[in-house]
Amino acid sequence: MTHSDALDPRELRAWIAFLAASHLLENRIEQQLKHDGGLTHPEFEVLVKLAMSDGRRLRMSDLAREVMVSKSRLTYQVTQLERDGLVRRTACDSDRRAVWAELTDRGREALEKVRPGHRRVVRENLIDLLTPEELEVLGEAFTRVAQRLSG
Amino acid sequence: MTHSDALDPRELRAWIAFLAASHLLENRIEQQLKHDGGLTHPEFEVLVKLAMSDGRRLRMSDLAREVMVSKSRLTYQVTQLERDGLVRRTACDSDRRAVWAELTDRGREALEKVRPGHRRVVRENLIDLLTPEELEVLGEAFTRVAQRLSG
DNA sequence: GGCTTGTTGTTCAAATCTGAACTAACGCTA
DNA sequence: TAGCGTTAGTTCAGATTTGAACAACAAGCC
Repeated sequence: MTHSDALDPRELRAWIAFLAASHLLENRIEQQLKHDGGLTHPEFEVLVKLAMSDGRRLRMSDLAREVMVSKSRLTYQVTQLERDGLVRRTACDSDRRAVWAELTDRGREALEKVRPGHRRVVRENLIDLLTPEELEVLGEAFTRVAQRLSG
Repeated sequence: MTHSDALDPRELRAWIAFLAASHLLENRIEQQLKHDGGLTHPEFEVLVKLAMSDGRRLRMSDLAREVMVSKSRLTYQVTQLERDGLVRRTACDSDRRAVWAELTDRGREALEKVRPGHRRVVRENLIDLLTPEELEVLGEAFTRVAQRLSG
């Protein structure tokens, strides 16, 4: 190894700040989504991914990968969303094991309803606190981190 | 407002990357802690905060604030840690409502056992992927974010 | 003292999450 | 087409989390 394990003060500061900011941001986001639309963050992420997808639908396993959630957790979340009429399950013709999760019109409406507030939270508590340079650095660095943890 | 709500491509990229990296890093950390010492991440954070504190103990409400967790959640976590002998609850003389959560020797051992692996995970998947400059930016930026969300 | 307001920590039921089965179907190979 | 290893999604039991309600105490005020 090229470094000793222990983190020096700079590294520690960055790590602590990252942890704290993540926690706080997550809490704030949960609060807004619940308040504005009765959604949890994972539910919101499911709706977003579906809205972005071709035909507003994804197969369960692809959706699980997209939102980085276990299969069983996704099953539960989609069941909840289906109960509320925001998502619909559909059979997949080409693979009879597979299931489409499809965004309904009500799901789209629910998403649009919370989105402005969500964007505002992200903007006011992260984006607008960063200079363009910092934003660039952050985007690059975390892309690298995500890549490493995916490979 | 100074900006329209929608995120431009740079902003979106940074946000998406941050979300993905957070998720993946969190999963990785959970995995290591569970594997090396049967701890969850919140449990680990509780132990760390206690270990850092004067007399290796904190009152429940202070501990909850430190780890940014709800009171009831902390009650549960500390109960689990106490069952495993890693933490001990003690009465507080100066305030009979209050409860000290105190790290036991076994708790310290458990912490030291998982810490090297934990540090390695943080290092290999975050710290060592960043240049010193990036690290500095990250520390500053997230300190700002945390400050804003705390105030 | 007696009153009021705020704090501390726990409890409880309901909601959510985890991970290990499990069923069904796929795709390949012989 | 029968067999075999893999994949998709669900189910289930147990663990954890949430949030509101509660009991006990503190702190100040009259």
